[in-house]
Amino acid sequence: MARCTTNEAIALFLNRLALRSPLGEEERAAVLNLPKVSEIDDVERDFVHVGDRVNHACLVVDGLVARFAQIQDGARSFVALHIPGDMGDLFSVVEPNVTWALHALCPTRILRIPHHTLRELAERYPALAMAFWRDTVTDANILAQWTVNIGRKDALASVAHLLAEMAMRHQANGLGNENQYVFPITQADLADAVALTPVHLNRVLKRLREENIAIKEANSVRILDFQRLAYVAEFDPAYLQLTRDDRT
Amino acid sequence: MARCTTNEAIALFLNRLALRSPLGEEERAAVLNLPKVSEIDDVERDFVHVGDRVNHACLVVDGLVARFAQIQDGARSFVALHIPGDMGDLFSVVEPNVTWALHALCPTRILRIPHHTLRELAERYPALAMAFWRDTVTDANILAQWTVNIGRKDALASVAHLLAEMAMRHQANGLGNENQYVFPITQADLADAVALTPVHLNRVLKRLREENIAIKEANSVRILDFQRLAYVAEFDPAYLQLTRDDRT
DNA sequence: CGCATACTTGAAATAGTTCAAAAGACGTGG
DNA sequence: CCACGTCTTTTGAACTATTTCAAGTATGCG
Repeated sequence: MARCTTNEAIALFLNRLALRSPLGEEERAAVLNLPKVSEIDDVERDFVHVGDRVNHACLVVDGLVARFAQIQDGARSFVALHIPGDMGDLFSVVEPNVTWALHALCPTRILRIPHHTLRELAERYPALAMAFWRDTVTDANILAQWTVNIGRKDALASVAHLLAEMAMRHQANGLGNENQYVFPITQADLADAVALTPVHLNRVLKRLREENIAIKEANSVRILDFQRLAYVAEFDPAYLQLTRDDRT
Repeated sequence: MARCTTNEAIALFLNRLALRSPLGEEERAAVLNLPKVSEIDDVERDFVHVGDRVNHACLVVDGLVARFAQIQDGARSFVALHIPGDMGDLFSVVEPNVTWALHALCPTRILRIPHHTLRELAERYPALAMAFWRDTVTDANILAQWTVNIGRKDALASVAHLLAEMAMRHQANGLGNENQYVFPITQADLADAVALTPVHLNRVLKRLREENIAIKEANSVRILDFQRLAYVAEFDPAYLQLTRDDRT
């Protein structure tokens, strides 16, 4: 992804909202003119800690962010991955006490949006309040799917599902296409997203590669056969809510 | 739980909201006077199906409800359990297309609240809009914890965690105390909530029983040693957000 | 009393983990 | 631009938590 400006980043976020929520001109303009946004060009690895109390939400501009929990024996478990255009902790507007840490998985640029500006937008424009709420519901939906993958599918299906999901999400956010996307994540981190060991994840990736289904490279994923990937993953994109519903 | 009236049920829901969100007298009255609520005394087993489009949310009055996905080989995976006082699909107000089915795990009574009345409340009272949003964020938080349990903890810790969580949630909803609560779920269903096989779940329950930690009976759970239960589960109730935060 | 549903137990099989070590990639500084 | 250290990926072999299959015992209900 070419580096983008602050305004372009906010436009990405607006696109994400507008993908799922009907927004008028006024609301769009209000989002694009968000005041007091501060940019951090290369955020530290761990930039939101459990126990913190935050007063801003983070919009990923460039890079990759994980939300995760740390277990006592040192094991980690990811509960979300956020790509450019995602405001991974938008929910913190209503729940500022941090129970899940945020972690940059590669050099990552973010925008910090103060909660009070988001809250003001929500109060002034009910359509935006709904859009924000819907955005967090979508994230919860993705998490529910992760639970299913981790709990009831075998390792191959689980990994395949994540690769397919990330392909669709990149496409939806206007990044890459369904067959190739930037994904600068190590195998160790990827393992924490599907709750496998790095060793086993490596073997699964090898199998996907050898069967010409998908190739995970250092900084990207190339999907050679999306149909077969979706088949082994039992992937149905409905849960991503990629189409807007204006009937409400 | 003694059977309660429609009004008492709505009061339970209001309590749940008020536990986490600051609400004024006006907002409380507005919730208690929700119009056009319809009651279903003994809902059918599967009462919300994938692919449906719903125009009401379901408040559990009595009984137990699971949200779940069905995998191709027939396996199921629960992504939420809802007890009396929970409005399990409140999120459907912003996302009426059903991607997760609802299932009554025992004779269950629900209240159906039309989306448009909830939407009207949210537009009229921003504090309620925030409270609704926050309620769904809490559910997402619980789901995130499930993901961690299923993905990175062993079976004993996973089951212990669920029993501890349900104890706290019952207490928070004003049902039972932290050492005993009504939980009319079969072992097969419980297995789907922690992503284990019924056989293995049975062995884990046996172990918890034999070590005098907790006993799962047909319709209830008795916790003999909450401390030890919490210890083996690595249970920290922070993610349940059981204290209100009025600083926002 | 008999049938259905739920629970319990045993033994064998296996998917995924653990431990260990080698091979490759990558930047940095001499 | 080569040598070195670090981080990441890859592979092998032994191990184990959980599953699978199968059968038996309770429990409840008409």
